[in-house]
Amino acid sequence: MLAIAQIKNQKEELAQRLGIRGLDGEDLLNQVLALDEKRRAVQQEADAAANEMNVISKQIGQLFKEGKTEEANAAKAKTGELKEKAKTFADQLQAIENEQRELLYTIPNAPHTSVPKGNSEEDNEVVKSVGEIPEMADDALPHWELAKKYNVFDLELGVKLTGAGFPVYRNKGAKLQRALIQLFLDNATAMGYEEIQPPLMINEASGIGTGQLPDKEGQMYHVTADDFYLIPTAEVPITNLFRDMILDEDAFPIKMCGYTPCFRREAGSYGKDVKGLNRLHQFDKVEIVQFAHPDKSYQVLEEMVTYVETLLVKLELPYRILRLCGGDLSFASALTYDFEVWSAAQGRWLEVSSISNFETFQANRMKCRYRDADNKKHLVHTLNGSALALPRIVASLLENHQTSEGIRIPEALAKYTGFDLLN
RNA sequence: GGAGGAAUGGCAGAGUGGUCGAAUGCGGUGGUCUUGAAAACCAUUGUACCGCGAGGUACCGGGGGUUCGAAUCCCUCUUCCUCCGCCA
Repeated sequence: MLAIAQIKNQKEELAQRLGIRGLDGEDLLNQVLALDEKRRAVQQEADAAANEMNVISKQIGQLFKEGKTEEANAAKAKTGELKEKAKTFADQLQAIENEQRELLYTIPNAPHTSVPKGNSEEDNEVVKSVGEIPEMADDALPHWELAKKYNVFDLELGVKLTGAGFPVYRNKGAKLQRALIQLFLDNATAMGYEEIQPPLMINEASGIGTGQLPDKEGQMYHVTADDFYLIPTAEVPITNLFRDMILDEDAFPIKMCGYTPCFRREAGSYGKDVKGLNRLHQFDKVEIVQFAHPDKSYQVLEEMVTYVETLLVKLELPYRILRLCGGDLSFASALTYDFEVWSAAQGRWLEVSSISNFETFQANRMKCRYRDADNKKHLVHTLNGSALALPRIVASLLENHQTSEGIRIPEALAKYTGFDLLN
């Protein structure tokens, strides 16, 4: 959520940046500021009324102490009206604060100035494209066929156990999952990321902290008996590790990574793009998270992008990097790079990573700040990215590396699988 | 799951209705002393909001209530500890 102070100080700039999403930023921010003005006026009234009550209460106490019971009781009699007034203003203040917070919850992050305008994925900017798109034989199979052929995963069995979108990985397929996770974690920790194993369920406060709640409630599985949510990504628990924290400036950079299963309801998304591993309700992912000094966060973002590239190179997959346009940018992000790998048999690009700088948007919600050399507190910048999400990597590995003997496992990965041919 | 106890500032820990935003100790910061350091001593040291300022308001796990007045009393939720039961 945008911070009031930020809106006051940089209204023009923020309004312009919100315009990249196709929003009337000027109007939205004016609404916030108008409410804020009202809030301040009411607070002054409320504070004054509370002060009156406090003063008179102290006087009554003093009178009782001095034994002037009659005077004390006389003063008491006069408090009713004051109390009423104080309560009215306090309620008003509360109501305006709620209104303001709700308004702020509806305003997405202001995109970075480099974000292209646009309405859909058509308008995303291709920043880089690496690797040859392989020429496939006519009888090349999509990954769900290969999975059947080599017993990699079974979606029908998942339906039996749970429902659609919960795959059962088998045999070398299961080993491949484990190998990918280990490869990703080893690489991340070698880059200085601290490995975290977080809880897979989070409470409401955590959901609000990273921006999943209140608006995207329907995307998470809700365990109503205990009011917990299954995490849609490790970003949520790992970022919230630093909720309500004041960091020292020299603590930067803070780098964390973690493997978790991710649970997403994906309500309302059906059709051909859900085939195979393309879209699932449960999938595995290694996430990288950084907390950065505001002056350094875009440098950090580039560093994260460069890191994820190294993984795709090791997996020998053709990939491209997109800078998401305003219309495709997620609610909390200021700038997002998506990574896509080529799916040879489907003939399309599959998103396998999304790396974002949230600037202070999450930090403001989470109250995550740092203290500068002058002891002043500022909001930190938070960033995260998938490094990487497994299912579409598996889909792409199967399809791109298929041979008549089986699936060729790239050398860097074969060290972890213990086999270089999946057959 | 059952029975008890507890939750106070960075930490430890007082405080059971009225100058308590909160004693004291430790820690932090600044200073005195010292060639330097340590020790000792002195001062200072929570967060947020409002206000040009003086100053004001709120916060003692969360929420609600009683009262002129709540850290203190009541209700409720959460968490932690002890004991019993169950269990990977």
